[in-house]
Amino acid sequence: MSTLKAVRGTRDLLPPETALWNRIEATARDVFARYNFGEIRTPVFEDTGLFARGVGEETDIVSKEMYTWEDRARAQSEKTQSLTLRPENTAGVVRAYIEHGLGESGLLQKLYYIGPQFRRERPQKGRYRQFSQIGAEVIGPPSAGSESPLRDAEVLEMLATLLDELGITGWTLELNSVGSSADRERYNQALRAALVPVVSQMCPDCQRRAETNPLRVLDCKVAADQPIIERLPVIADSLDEESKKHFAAVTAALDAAGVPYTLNHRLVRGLDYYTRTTFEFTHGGLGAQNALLGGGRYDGLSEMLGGPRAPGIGFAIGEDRLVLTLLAQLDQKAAPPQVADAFIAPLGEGMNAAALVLARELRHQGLWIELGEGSFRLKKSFEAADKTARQIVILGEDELQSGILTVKNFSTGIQSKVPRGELAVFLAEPAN
RNA sequence: GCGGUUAUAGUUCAGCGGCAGAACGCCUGACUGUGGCUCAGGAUGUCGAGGGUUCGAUCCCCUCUAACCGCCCCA
Repeated sequence: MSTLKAVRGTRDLLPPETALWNRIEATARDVFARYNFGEIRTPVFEDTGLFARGVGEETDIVSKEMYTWEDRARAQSEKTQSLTLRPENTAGVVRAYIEHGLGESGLLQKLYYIGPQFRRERPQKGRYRQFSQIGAEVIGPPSAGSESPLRDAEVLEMLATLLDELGITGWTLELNSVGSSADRERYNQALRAALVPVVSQMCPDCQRRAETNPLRVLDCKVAADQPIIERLPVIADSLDEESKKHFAAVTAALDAAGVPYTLNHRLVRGLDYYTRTTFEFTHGGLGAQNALLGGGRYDGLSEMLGGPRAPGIGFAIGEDRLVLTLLAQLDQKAAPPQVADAFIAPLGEGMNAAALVLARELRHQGLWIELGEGSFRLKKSFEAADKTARQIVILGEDELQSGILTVKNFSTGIQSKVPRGELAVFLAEPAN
C-alpha cells in the first residue's frame, strides 16, 4: 500500500519558505493600505454559473479547467446546484459588489484579496492546480470616476511600487488596449479576413487558432510565422476614438509618473471580460510561465453578471511565481532560519516545571523562547540550542536557588551570570 | 489534454542482471553542567507503485503515479 501524498498539482509550504510568503503578503497589505484599498474575502467556491457568465464559456478556464461538482440536494424535491472551486477571483468580487449593492455608496470600491484559486491544468514549475493569487479591483459607478484612465494608471503605478518594494528586479510591464467589445469584434473580423490568404503557410497551431481564436495567432512563437504576423492588422487601428483617447491618457500618466512599460500590441488576454487596457508584468526567470501577474479593465463585467453598470480594472498576481522569483534572486543565502532569542535548558527532569515558569515569564515579556527538556544531557541541550536560538539559558539547581542564571551567547561565545530580574532585558540585547 | 526527461537513505546524488553505496544531515560516545572544530562508532532504505521476463530484477519490458521541461493556456 502506497502512502498518501499531496494530490497532483498541490503542495505543502513549510518553514522557512512560509516566512517568505508571509513577508510578501505583509508587503502587499502595506502597499494596498497606502493606496486606500480594503480587503475582501469571498468564498472559495461559487455557483458554477458565475464563472460561466463572468469568465466566459469559451475560455479554456471554463471549458476544461474547473473543479465542478453537483452539490447534494437537501430534500428529494430540491434541485442540485452546480458548484465550482473558484478558478480566479474577479468574478467573485464583482458578484459580491452587486450582491451587497456596493455601488450605491456612490464611491469607488477599492478591494484586494489574497487567497487560493483552483484550475485543473497540467502542473509545471510555477503552475499548480491550487495556487495563490494576490489581486485587487477598482470598481464603481461611472459617476465615481471608475472609467477614468487615471484609475488604470494608478493601478499600474501601484503594481510597479509593490514589485519594487518586494525587491523583484528585472520586471517588464507589457501594455496593450483591446478596446471595447465592439472594437474587439471589428478587429476579429479584420484579422480573420487578413488570415485567409496566408494561413496555409503558417504552422499547424496557427491554422487551428485561425479558426478557433484568431487573436491567439498573435501569440505564436514559431520563427517562420513571424514575418506573416508582422503584416497582420494591429488592434490599435481598430480602436474607436474613445478607446484611443483612453489609452493615450493611461500612457501619458505612466510617462509622467516614470513607470516604464513596453507596448505590446500582441498582448491579448484569455478571459472574455477584458476591455480596453490589458497588461502583464513578466519576468525572465520563470521559464515558460513568465507572467508574474496579469490584469486589465472590465467595463462590462458587472452587467454581464446582471448587475448595474460598474466599470472596473483589476489584476491578479501569481503569488507562487513571486515566491519562485524571489527565491531565485535571494540565491538561498539570504534565507536565515528563524531563531529564537533564547533556548532554556533545564538540568534534570526535576527542573522542567521551573523551566516552563521561566519560559512563561520571558515570553510574556515578548521574547522568542525555545524550551528544552530536562532529561537531555547539557551537551545535547547546547547542540539543540545552537540550531534554534541565539543564546542559551541554563536552569539547574544552583540557578534556581540563587536566582542568578547562566547565559551563553552563541555568536560571541561569552558566558554571563544574570539575575533573574534582569534576564529579559539582557536576553533582548543582541550584542550580549 | 498532447509530447519528452526523470523517480535509489531525511537531503543532494552515484551505482549494478547476483549481499544497497557516498557526501551532508541524524543518533551515541570521547567530554558525568558547555555547542561550533576534531576523533571513534551507529542507524539510515518496501531502490515511486503494481504486474511481467528471468534460477535471480533496484537494473530489462509493460502499466500506473508523481515531479520537471516543452505544447496548449494562464497567475
